[in-house]
Amino acid sequence: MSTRREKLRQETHQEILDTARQQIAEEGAAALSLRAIAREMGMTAPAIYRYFENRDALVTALILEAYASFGIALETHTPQGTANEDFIALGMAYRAWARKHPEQYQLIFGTPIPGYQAPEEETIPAARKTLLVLVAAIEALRETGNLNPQPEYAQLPESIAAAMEQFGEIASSIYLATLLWSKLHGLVSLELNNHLRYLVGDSEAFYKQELQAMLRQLGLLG
Amino acid sequence: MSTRREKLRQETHQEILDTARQQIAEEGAAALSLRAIAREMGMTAPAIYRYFENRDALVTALILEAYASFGIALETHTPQGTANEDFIALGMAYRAWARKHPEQYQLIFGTPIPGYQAPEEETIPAARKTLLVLVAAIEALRETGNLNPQPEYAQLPESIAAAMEQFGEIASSIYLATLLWSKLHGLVSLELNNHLRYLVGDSEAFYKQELQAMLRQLGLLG
DNA sequence: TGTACATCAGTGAACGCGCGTTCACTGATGTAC
DNA sequence: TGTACATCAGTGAACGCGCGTTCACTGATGTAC
Repeated sequence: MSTRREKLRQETHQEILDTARQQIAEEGAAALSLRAIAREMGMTAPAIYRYFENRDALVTALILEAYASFGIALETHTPQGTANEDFIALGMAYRAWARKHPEQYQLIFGTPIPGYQAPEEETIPAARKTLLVLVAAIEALRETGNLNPQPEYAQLPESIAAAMEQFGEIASSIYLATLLWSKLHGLVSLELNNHLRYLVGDSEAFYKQELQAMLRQLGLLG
Repeated sequence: MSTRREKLRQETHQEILDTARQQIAEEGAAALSLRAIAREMGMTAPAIYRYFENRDALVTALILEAYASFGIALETHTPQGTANEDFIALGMAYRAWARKHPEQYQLIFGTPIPGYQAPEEETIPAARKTLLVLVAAIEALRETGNLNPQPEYAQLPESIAAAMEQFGEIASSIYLATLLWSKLHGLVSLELNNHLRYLVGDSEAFYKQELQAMLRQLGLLG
């Protein structure tokens, strides 16, 4: 068991990812470069090929890492209060992570890297796992009786209902979570791209306001 | 009056923009290259400098053109029915344009080009002008009495109310238009990045459903 | 209508740059006996 | 504990590539008289 070499290898692997993440944060996802990473690490570029098959594999690893980091942030920063309080906290955690890691957010929600095509078989499960945190928040509202059984999602169009069947019992929560997701993403994405600032002035107050409205729309305000 | 030379110049100017747009559509915004444009046009790269100061100036022109094209699409494809019908049509036009020109949509709503920084003094008025189409739709709902005077936007947080003052009488409509915008953008952006397909199956039905819900939320369903 | 001059769109060569990737190699780390 | 061999992280040189931008130029278009 070559623990020493393996440990170093593990560390270098992580250092490559960390350096790449830092570089993305500074220069944008589209500027990612193996040579620049190696330079920053005091290595030569070919050494990276000991750790990643090619540039695209590294990008994929970064995307998966971003999903994981995002998911953990959403779970962790949601304090255990009432379901309503947790809902608001979750929404705020969503925005906070996106603002702290705008380039990683863009990495997940855009395809800004020339020539790169995400491998869906890896990327979709990661996305779904992140969505589950939102689903859990909806389920929590439901369990505390704070979820308004609105007719809108009780009688969906045929084509959507069919697709939702795969999710079984939690289909309705998945549906609401998707709505919630699109709402949060819309607000956050506009804010990150500076489209809100000149309209509403205080983006945070605007966002909070809309979180409350969403909660009111979903059920009861706590 | 050198009409002949000027006409050719005008045509070439437009051809550069057209070729750039086409290239963005094929390879993504981040892959934009002056040399590739010139190659496609059967020119040499330095010739482009007769028309644009540098690459960034060309990108800015493309962004402004995208805003204009988007705005025109929203205005034009909104038939003159009832205010409610027009509202739905506007929403559908929004999605249709984004799906037809995903890279241009990304150009407006992301910053995927390495090293490029948008000049806000040109870009913000263009964005605002596009928003005005949404504002007009809200105003139309208001005029036909189909706008629900909800307390939510009657009593806004101080910080937001202050920022909205600059818009005078239509402040309330701007506010609602911003909400509408974030809703449409959230749905469309998720769809363009393939986040919806595996969740709701039929993105179009989902979108329509949500347009109706938004309309219901804003006022009366026609 | 014809000639001399001015304008200016586009050329071709060159600059310095950084990129992803390959390859044969070195030398430290780890393994077997 | 010591020696012979295997593994494998990292090097350095090289590949072919495309990029934005500059510069002195050519030659067609336009202008003045």
